[in-house]
Amino acid sequence: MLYTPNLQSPSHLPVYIALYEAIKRDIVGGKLRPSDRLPSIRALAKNLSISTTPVETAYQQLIAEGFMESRPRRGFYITQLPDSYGKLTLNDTPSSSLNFIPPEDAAPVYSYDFHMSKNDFISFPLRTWRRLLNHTLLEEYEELLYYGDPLGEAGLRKELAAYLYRFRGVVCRPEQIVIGAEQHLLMNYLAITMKDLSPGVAVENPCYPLIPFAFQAQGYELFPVTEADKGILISRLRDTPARIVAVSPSHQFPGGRVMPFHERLELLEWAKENHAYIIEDDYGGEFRYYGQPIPALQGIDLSANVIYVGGFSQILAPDLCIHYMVLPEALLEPFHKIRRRLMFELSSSRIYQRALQRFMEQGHFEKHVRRMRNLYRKKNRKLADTLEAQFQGVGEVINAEAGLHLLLKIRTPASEQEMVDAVRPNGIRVAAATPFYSDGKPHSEEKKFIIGFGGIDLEKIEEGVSRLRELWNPYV
Amino acid sequence: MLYTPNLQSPSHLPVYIALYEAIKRDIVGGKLRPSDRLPSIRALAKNLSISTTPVETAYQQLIAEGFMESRPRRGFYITQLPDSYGKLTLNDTPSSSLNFIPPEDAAPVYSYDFHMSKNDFISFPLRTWRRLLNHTLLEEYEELLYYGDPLGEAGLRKELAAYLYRFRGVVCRPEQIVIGAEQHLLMNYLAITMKDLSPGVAVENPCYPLIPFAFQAQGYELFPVTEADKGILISRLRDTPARIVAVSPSHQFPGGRVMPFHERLELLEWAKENHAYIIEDDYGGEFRYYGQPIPALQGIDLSANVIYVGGFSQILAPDLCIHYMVLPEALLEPFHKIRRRLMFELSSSRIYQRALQRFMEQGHFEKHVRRMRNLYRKKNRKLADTLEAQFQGVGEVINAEAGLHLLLKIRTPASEQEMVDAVRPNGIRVAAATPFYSDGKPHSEEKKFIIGFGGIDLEKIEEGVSRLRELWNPYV
DNA sequence: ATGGATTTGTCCGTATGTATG
DNA sequence: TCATACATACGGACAAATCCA
Repeated sequence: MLYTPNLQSPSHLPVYIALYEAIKRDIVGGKLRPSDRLPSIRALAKNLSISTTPVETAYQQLIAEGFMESRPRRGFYITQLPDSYGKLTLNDTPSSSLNFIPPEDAAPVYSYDFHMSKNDFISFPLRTWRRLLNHTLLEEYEELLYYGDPLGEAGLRKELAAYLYRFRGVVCRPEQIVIGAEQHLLMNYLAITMKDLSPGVAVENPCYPLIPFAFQAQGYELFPVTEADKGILISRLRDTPARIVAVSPSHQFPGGRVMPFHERLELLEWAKENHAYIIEDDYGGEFRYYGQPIPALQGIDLSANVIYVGGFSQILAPDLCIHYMVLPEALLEPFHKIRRRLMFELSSSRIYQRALQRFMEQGHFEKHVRRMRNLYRKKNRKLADTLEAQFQGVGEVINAEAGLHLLLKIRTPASEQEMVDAVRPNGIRVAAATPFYSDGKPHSEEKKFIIGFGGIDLEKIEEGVSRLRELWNPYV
Repeated sequence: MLYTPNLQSPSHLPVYIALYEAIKRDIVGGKLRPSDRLPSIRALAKNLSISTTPVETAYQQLIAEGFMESRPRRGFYITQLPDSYGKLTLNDTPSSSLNFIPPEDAAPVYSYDFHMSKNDFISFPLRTWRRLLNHTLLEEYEELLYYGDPLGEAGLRKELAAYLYRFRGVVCRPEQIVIGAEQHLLMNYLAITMKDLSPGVAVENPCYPLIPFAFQAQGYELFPVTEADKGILISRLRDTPARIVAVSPSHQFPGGRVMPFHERLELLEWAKENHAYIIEDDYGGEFRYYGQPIPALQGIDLSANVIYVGGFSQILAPDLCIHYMVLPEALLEPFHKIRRRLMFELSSSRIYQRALQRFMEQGHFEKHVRRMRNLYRKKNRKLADTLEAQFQGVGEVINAEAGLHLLLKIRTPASEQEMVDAVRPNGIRVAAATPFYSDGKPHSEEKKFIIGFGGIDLEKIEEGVSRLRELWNPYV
């Protein structure tokens, strides 16, 4: 018998959206199972007495978000959900001077740009965003032009709390969320707030150094407690006087390692035993492509003190300038004392915040997250497969299961920088990884490269990798 | 055949009203029956040789009154006639002004809000701003969604440099300007940059403590070097080990004192002699209402090291989240070292920055500055005059020549807070000034209040002051 | 097995209410 | 007021896949 989605609401909603929702419900609810075939566009349209267009549009939407796939001229089929529904989105930008590419530098336009922090803005929902922005500007500008809550708009924080729970397993009240324009800004306030709690901060090595450096600038000593691409050694952690540890369990930088669950538990145990604090940078948290989604540290054990840090730069656009941290209850009072004294002021546009709130309320955000994850998953797979094939025997791809870049390991006496420079004139951009290792041995035979796939077209990946392989032929 | 309403009267009536009447007639008369479909807007417009707008307006009118309904993207259909037909027409809608009830959440509305940092957004150039924003969003979003120069958009910095020179006498290259979302953010980076230059910061007392606190949080000691509402004593400055002094010469907070020219020269002399640095917070610099404009310290003597600090919150709107500092040449290298290490990232929306750049390029900004200065001048004069008159003999207005607030001095044994609280229930908001004096003597007979005029309507000032005077009668 | 008919995903031109400039 | 762009819906053309006499 023909499957027919249950379009309950006659509703003012556009038909294709109602359809999309109904089918999604049936997929998530299990009524439609992997590899089930959906009715053909025409059949369903006829059944529902509508034209084919809304059906087609709804199907396309579901395909973009990874719920189903099209087999041309054969039908539409439900996909295997690679991870449980609704558990992943994107995280915060690998922010920083690393990200900005000055105009002169961008001049020799890269034909194959494997920069690690380029995002794919082809799918940026510009029209929706513009509509919401204009609507906000017209309807609420009088109110929103004034100063607002320095912690961020209450409405946005509420949406954010709900989202973080659903997608990242973060458990918090909106009151625990602090919104700010930039990660350093938030981390600086945090460092000031925690000054009496610890003389230093335990950090990963290598790591993305923004958080460590923010704390160092406030006078904290840094204690590296990991070996390259290995897990945290709790014993080594115990040897330091640090009562704060900063980690990025979703996607360790730059290796891409995902902290396994048991290690998370150990870390939380350490924190509880020592009344210590964990700063969880959820960089790459939303972009996990394979395997079970691992919930954020923050939500695993609420009796441990975890500060969860994230933002919208990577998942939506850096232009929003909206980042956030989730404070544990224990830090709320101290933080508010500090922020009042330092006259902490709002730093993210209220109009943007309100538009983003609407964007989330209306479900655009979750759709976008799924769409982007799906897109990046494809790119990630293509890149990993192509690299494996092309560099068989001489190189190795490691930890390509999350984030917007992967690591390519090559044994060669040549220097990383030399090899990076060699391909640049040919329009290929890749980056050396060793500079991020504080004990980096640049003379080791084992060289590592950061290959990003966010900004490059899916179709250009194979070609780009082939060119890279050719150009590196002399070195391997 | 296409239904066409009978527009008999060539008439003086607006087309859309004639149309509305004609269609209504046909509905009431039974020519159009329930669930009949009306011609599409374009079809009817073409048929009548008019534009679509009147047709649409007429349709909307009829929808609002329940005669027909819109089925999005399908057409307009006649509804069942509301049974109350004949009781409701467009024209006997009750006058809204009598029945209008303000929304609940506007509850703690102040009838007379003398808050010091409220701005007047009545003259905010919303249409222009929206146009520029939309234009930027449409034309340049691809470029601007991505990370940009952490120092701020080059184009905006260029415009800003030109503006600062013309309006404030600040002499700088665009490369000396750093743009950020929030003052604390910039001041924190500055404090880190200058850490080796001075063990402490000389500050005014009283002052707006944002900058001092930002430095204190970085471990600097604070040395107050002024007496209430007096000038800086260079001798006292010399007694401190501080090689940095933070001042707000345009409008000393909260007293409103403007630093006279000779004092500026002395201060610059001190800085040169001691290779010291002056942080010039030009808070309120644009709002000087009487006398010769005094140029910013920064431009008076380029051989002294002055960091000029400003922003767009007051002059345009806090929502922009765009602040800036102008670094002296000597600090450029050290600053860039720090910002690279700390991974200083852009924190103000590029789209906003670009829109603001256009706003300045097209001359809107200077017009706006002049318009606002003019408006605030009127308010300032009215407030000062009224206060002088009403509080004759018991109070005194001081330094009402700049900024968005003035100071009212009253001799009374009552506490400032008590008096502030006494008027609040009556819808009047003023603030106590003593909390800003680090050596504040709350028990002195001389009480000071901060009376802002930015957010209150010009017409309500007299009334508000009168109410204030009455309510404070018991205290003076 | 086969060739024509049917089904199917895809693509496109058009219509129409709505938003924006 | 007018013109344009956008979101949504309709219906048909096309070619590949599938089905059937």
